[in-house]
Amino acid sequence: MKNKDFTERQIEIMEAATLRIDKFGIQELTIKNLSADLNLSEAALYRHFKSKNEILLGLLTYFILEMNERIAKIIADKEKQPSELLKQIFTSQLNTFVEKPAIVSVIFSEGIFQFNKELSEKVSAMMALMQKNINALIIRGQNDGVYGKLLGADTITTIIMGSMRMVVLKWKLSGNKSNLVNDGKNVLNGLLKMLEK
Amino acid sequence: MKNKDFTERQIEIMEAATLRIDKFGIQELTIKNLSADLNLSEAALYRHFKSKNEILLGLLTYFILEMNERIAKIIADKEKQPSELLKQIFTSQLNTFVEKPAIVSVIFSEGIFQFNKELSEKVSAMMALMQKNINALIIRGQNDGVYGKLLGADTITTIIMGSMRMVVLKWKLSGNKSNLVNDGKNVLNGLLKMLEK
DNA sequence: TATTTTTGTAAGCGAACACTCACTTACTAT
DNA sequence: ATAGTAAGTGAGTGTTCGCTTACAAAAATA
Repeated sequence: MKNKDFTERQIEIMEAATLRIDKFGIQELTIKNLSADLNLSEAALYRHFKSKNEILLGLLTYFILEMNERIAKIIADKEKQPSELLKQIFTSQLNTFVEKPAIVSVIFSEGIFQFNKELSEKVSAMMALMQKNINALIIRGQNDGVYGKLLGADTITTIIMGSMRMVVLKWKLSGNKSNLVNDGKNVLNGLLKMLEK
Repeated sequence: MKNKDFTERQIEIMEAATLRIDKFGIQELTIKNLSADLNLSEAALYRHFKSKNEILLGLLTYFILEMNERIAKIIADKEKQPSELLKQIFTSQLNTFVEKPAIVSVIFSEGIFQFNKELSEKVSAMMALMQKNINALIIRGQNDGVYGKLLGADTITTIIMGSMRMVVLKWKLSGNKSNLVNDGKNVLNGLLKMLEK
């Protein structure tokens, strides 16, 4: 997967872009700044991406590919209970965030992309995928009688995803000081306890 | 409150800005566009606000003032149960969003203001206030024995705020097509049912 | 009526933006 | 050695941005 879709230089550029967004915000991602970060001329960037938009698009594509693989691997295990799988999915996701905190800034900027069709569609697609996976697990859990049917699966999915996003947001606002993985585990375990009862 | 801090022209300008953000996104809010909307010259705007930033700041200040009053009025009723108050707070909040959808774009884009100290502080302060109010109600409910102590008050607050934010985000991504107030009520009622156990 | 204040405008400023172009260098395959 | 290609650069392009200036009309005040 590593070099199938992107050249080494492209990956270098995307990583520099991610870092810059994380540090200074997305409006500080300009071709001028980015090329300076890489010690390249502005024109050089256009040898590797045909536009600035393509850089952002590549960034998201790259992360989504990796995320897909990671999550697909987890839910492939049909033996495991939904709760166990949910815990694994979010542990995996939060660990990825801790390892690459910059990507969080990009994912959480969907508001900025709202009016850019291509970009907003990427972000939406990623959220939809996550939602689909979680929803399927909740339904499975409800059919198996592990979770109550007091709340609809969609509502439960909204609650879980919203809660986890809020944990990530708080982590970000704390300057990545809080313990993201632990806090996430606590919230998810609490939610599952309530659901399972 | 209405005309204490802003002139009529200033309110006209802020409302035009609100409308524009709602329709085309915050990056389409330029002095050129805004003045065209108002059939004014660009320079004329600077007779009423000293900078574009001041317009956004005014917008937020205006909303926060209104929100403070609205929520203070609700939680002033010490007779009511925490759950009842929470329902009222969020119903009030979501209704305001439906009436003035543009403010959501501003509030939910803390990423955009990351570079601007004044604006990001305004947004953060607003979130902190909301959090404080909800947390206090949860603690009261736990002490009264209405809510279980299985989960800590902070965790519950995170879950509630995260879930409600997710409902708003989904509404935004749906192009304001989904029924925000209903969806919000469903999620909150579900959560409270689980908490009240 | 005379004067001051408020509210407006046309024109344009410097800076920043994404992006292009003509050209050079380094490496590879023939 | 020669030709082709990938990867780089300096010097721009046109456009847009927020904002300022010099001046004028209108409105309020004296």
